[in-house]
Amino acid sequence: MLQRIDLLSKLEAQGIRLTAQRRALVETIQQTAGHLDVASLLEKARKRDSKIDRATVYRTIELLKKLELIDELDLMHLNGEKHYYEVRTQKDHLHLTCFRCGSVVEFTSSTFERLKREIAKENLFNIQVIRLEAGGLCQHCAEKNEGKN
Amino acid sequence: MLQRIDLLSKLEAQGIRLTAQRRALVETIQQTAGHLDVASLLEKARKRDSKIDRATVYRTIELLKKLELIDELDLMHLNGEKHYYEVRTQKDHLHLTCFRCGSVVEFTSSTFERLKREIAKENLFNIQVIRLEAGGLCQHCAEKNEGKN
DNA sequence: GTATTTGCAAAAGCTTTGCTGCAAC
DNA sequence: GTTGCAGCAAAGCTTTTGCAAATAC
Repeated sequence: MLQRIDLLSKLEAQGIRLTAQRRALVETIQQTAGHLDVASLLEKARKRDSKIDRATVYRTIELLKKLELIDELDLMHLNGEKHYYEVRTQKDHLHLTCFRCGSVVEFTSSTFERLKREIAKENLFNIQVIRLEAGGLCQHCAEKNEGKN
Repeated sequence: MLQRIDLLSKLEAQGIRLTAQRRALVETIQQTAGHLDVASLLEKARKRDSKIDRATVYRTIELLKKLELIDELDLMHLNGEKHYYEVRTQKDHLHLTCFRCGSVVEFTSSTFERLKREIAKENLFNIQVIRLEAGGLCQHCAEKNEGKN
């Protein structure tokens, strides 16, 4: 499993104090393994504090994105235009979304790391966020996919 | 410059007949160098046929996406949640968006091609669409960026 | 007491859809 | 005369915003 950063300690290291609601949101994000959309995050966080509002969720996500502690994904817009969020990992990784079954596979690769170094060096570009997503058919669905799209 | 496919001949090769409006839209997309959002595409296409409706634009884009003739981009949501479209190129490429000046640099790399082969082989994943976007600071803006975010 | 956050509701932005009439083959 | 497309308007989904009340320091 990919090593995810610890949000609370990073926030503390930056001297950022959290309100109770934001702490509940951060803890919910930290403790969720997969890819969270706003509606799911709100629902889960409300189990800790039923008063949390959608606007607070968006505002907290904005903060965490700005601090580069979470990443925003589209997952190929498989389920509409909403975004998904995940805790940053030590190594960047890419997401493979199956258009048929909706499964998402994560994948780290030294080639990806090399590509990032090339981007920085050849384009003299200072990467803050990088997002590599692919859509297609996972192995299982490709096998079932004889003749039919 | 990256070699873009020819939409009309690909469509013809697939036996797809276009209405006059769809042809106008396809030609507009083909002739536009950069990254088109729906509003810009509509505006440009209306110079050919002022009756074109937004719904027709969306329906035509949907068709071209399904046929894998155009790609959809987010460009790091620099200007809201809208999508951008571009004609498929012979080689996939990645997009570097500068958060400060909004410039978009495209970049092909044999390392990216290698990465795609690894994805297919190591994950047994059949890639239909791949999208690699990065956000950060371009060289010019990074240099101006002493001390300020 | 000042600054920041919350709650609520409304608005905004972009995309999709229903349906009627129209055009193509 | 079936089938698919266009036109229009409304609805849909997600995200953002304005502002008054509440909270934190």
